Amino acid sequence: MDQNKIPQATAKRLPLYYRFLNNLNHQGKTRVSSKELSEAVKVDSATIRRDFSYFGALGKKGYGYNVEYLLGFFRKTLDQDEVTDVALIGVGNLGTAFLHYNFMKNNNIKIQMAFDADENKVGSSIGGVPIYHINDMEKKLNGIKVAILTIPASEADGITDRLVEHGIKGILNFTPARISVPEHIRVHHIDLAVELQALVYFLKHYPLVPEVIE
Amino acid sequence: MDQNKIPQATAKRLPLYYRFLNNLNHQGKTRVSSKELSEAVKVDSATIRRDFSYFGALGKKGYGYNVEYLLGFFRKTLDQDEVTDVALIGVGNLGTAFLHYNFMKNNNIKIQMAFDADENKVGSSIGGVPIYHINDMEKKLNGIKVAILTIPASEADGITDRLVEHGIKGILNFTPARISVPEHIRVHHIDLAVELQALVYFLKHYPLVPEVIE
DNA sequence: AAGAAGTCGTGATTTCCTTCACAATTTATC
DNA sequence: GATAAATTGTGAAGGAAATCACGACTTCTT
Ligand SMILES: NC(=O)c1ccc[n+]([C@@H]2O[C@H](COP(=O)([O-])OP(=O)(O)OC[C@H]3O[C@@H](n4cnc5c(N)ncnc54)[C@H](O)[C@@H]3O)[C@@H](O)[C@H]2O)c1
Ligand SMILES: NC(=O)c1ccc[n+]([C@@H]2O[C@H](COP(=O)([O-])OP(=O)(O)OC[C@H]3O[C@@H](n4cnc5c(N)ncnc54)[C@H](O)[C@@H]3O)[C@@H](O)[C@H]2O)c1
Repeated sequence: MDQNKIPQATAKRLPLYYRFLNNLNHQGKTRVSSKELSEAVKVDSATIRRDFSYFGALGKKGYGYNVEYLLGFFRKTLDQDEVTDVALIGVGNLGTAFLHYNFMKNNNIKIQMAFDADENKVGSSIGGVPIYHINDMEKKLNGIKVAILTIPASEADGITDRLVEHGIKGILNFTPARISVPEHIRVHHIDLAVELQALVYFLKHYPLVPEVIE
Repeated sequence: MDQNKIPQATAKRLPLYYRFLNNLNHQGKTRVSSKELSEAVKVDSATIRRDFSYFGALGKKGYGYNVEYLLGFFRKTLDQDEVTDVALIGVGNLGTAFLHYNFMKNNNIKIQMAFDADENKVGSSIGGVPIYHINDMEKKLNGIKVAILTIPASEADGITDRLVEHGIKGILNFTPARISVPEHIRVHHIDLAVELQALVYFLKHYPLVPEVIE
């Protein structure tokens, strides 16, 4: 597969398409056009067709796309056939919320274990996920390649180094710290305070016209 | 102010710069170069200089930027001088986590009230934020222009319509639903499951070389 | 005071992504 | 079975953002 050429922007939209196709399938719909899809996921229909085209000709002219076929295709492409195991570090406010959430429902992802420094939390479990002591992280992690970071920013660098040392491949970082990792490790930042402030900034500086007369 | 020309990508980085400058200031640093900044926030130094240049010549050649001056400038630009009030809808796992977080620390943003449909939650308060019944939303909202949505996806459309009707300007949407709003309202989506799955996809399909020999 | 080193601001270039627009093809209709 | 309608896949154009690269200026060193 030469999927190396798929634009990053496209790759980020795939899970969205997948989830919506899943919904359609459950509703019993068998075909869908890029136009319908566009209205549902709020992505331009040309962009959707372009995105799909990177994977070959998945549709039929004059017809659209077969839901079941497309779904099957994306399931393979997104590796939805095998479960991806994830570890969560830091069982605080955010971490606890994630542990209660079932990522298996739409995505084939499972938080298998969590770690914390707080002795009161260690030994218990939340949402069926066992919580271990952070000192035992290396012992427990085993083959897990993806970690979610929900610890205080001050702890981010230290824990990141340990994760890297242990051979982690990807980190979803919710701390405000911009962590440093070797080039072969992928970090996605989700900075909630920044997102909120950026929204506020846009509202104040990019006033949108209330009525668009065409 | 002709800040309408500031690229969106730049606008999204401003809160990040702001936070880091704040840190520097607390550390007592008085000057900083785009190179130093670059290493800290992991943004190319040319990009940083370009970003700053949209606001005029804020630095000095051969010297760098004066931390205090830059900080003051951004504080004004980001409207950090006045508090932005926000409402949170849906006091579940995620919503509760946000209520415990203090957005006043780095950002001048305050969740002033929360709404839920669950009678058991209504009347209490979390992190000092009062929780009202969703039926009373319009009565309580008053002048609030920004809402955080942390309700089940199935409720998203209905609540969004009510928010729009009431005159909301911006929504930070954590539900997987792609909500529809009139053009003059700004919606930012944060889709945690999609983020996680996109990370997994990148790991499998964009293998990065473990060692870069130069 | 002169030369070296550091750093900004920005024109030019490159990269990446989105959107337009239409030929090709299929499906639907009469 | 012919005509109309729908819809894809994609070349080409357009746009936004990142990066290069360097002249101009400041500060540091001796
Ligand atoms: N909660 C929010 O709404 C929110 C918003 C924006 C950013 N954040 C960021 O997300 C991160 C987590 O936020 P939170 O509100 O869940 O914080 P929290 O303080 O509630 O949770 C942090 C958890 O990490 C644990 N911990 C501390 N040091 C540790 C270590 N060395 N190893 C393992 N565990 C350790 C603590 O025991 C605690 O359970 C923070 O960096 C915060 O800045 C949170
Ligand atoms: N928790 C996570 O980690 C996570 C991950 C990915 C996506 N999400 C999404 O975020 C959203 C919230 O997730 P959660 O885990 O906090 O859910 P949750 O079920 O814990 O919380 C939802 C809250 O909304 C309230 N609610 C229900 N209907 C309402 C209405 N009409 N008006 C006001 N309040 C109402 C409920 O009483 C509940 O308190 C969901 O859409 C979920 O899909 C959550």
